[in-house]
Amino acid sequence: MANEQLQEAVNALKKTKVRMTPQRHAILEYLYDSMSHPTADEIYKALESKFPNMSVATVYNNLRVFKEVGIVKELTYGDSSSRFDCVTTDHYHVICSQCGKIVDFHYPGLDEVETLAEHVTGFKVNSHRMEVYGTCPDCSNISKH
Amino acid sequence: MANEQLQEAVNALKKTKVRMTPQRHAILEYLYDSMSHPTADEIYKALESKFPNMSVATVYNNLRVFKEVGIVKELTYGDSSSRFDCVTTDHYHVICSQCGKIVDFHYPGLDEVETLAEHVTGFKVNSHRMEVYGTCPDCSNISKH
DNA sequence: AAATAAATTATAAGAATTATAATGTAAGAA
DNA sequence: TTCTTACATTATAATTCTTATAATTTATTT
Repeated sequence: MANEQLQEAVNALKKTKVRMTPQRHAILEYLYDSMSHPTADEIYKALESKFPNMSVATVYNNLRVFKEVGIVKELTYGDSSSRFDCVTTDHYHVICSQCGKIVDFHYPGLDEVETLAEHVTGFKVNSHRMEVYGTCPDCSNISKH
Repeated sequence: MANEQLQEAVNALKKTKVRMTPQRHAILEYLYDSMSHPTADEIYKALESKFPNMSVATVYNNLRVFKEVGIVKELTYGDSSSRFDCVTTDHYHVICSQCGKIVDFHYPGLDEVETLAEHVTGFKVNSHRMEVYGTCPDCSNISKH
């Protein structure tokens, strides 16, 4: 299933002027296989053995390209590294305030919030993002000791 | 009204070990008066004339303190500067993808999302954050030309 | 197979934020 | 009020994430 989505992403890219290079494919593959929310540096390190000469800039460049094409989203966290998330079905993130773990959960898109925001502010709204913060089970257990 | 909230914030700080300094008060005052979402640097520049010797570190230090006490929230935007928002009533933000303008809109807190996230992930959830993205009226008009 | 447009690499630069150490100051105690 | 001390501020340097640049390489088109 991750493979199908990867294929879809590759096809989406072929429709644009974006060329398929080994590095680019590997980054995409890593994003879809890991199903996590890696930072640029995590991706870079993960592919180091396969591409010993790859530059960090390549990772950043490609992530920007993927964002522009709309197949990944960037999750920003202040001065710490951004994380990158494949765009799949409607989901949001729960983030542990202690350890930073990110877990997906599915929830229907909040269309009514978008609509209200449009009416109230006059913006032409096209998307939204939500993060829920709390303490993960692991960190809850630790604090009990 | 901004004044009352400022007073409340000052009182909240007095209950902790946090001392009230002129710089600290000025930063708080700016946050509550401006009712915008300034960056650390904007605050720094705004208070430059009043405190010619103030250090940027002071602004950052205080914003961190305010966050810890829970009177401001940090809004993060990748590698560009964070913005800081006074915690007042339940509201979310609409952000213009073209010019970056941020506008508040009120909406009841999405408690049901938090509850669902708790059940599904086992996290102990305590807050959430949502941003809606679109194009502001100004930028919509420009693109029509 | 040659041409060209795009991608990669290596490196340097930029910007936001934090750490450090010395100095200054708020607030409670004497 | 003055003294004390723990907390704040300042100035500067360091760190970290990300982007820009220029030279080289490579994918696609002709």
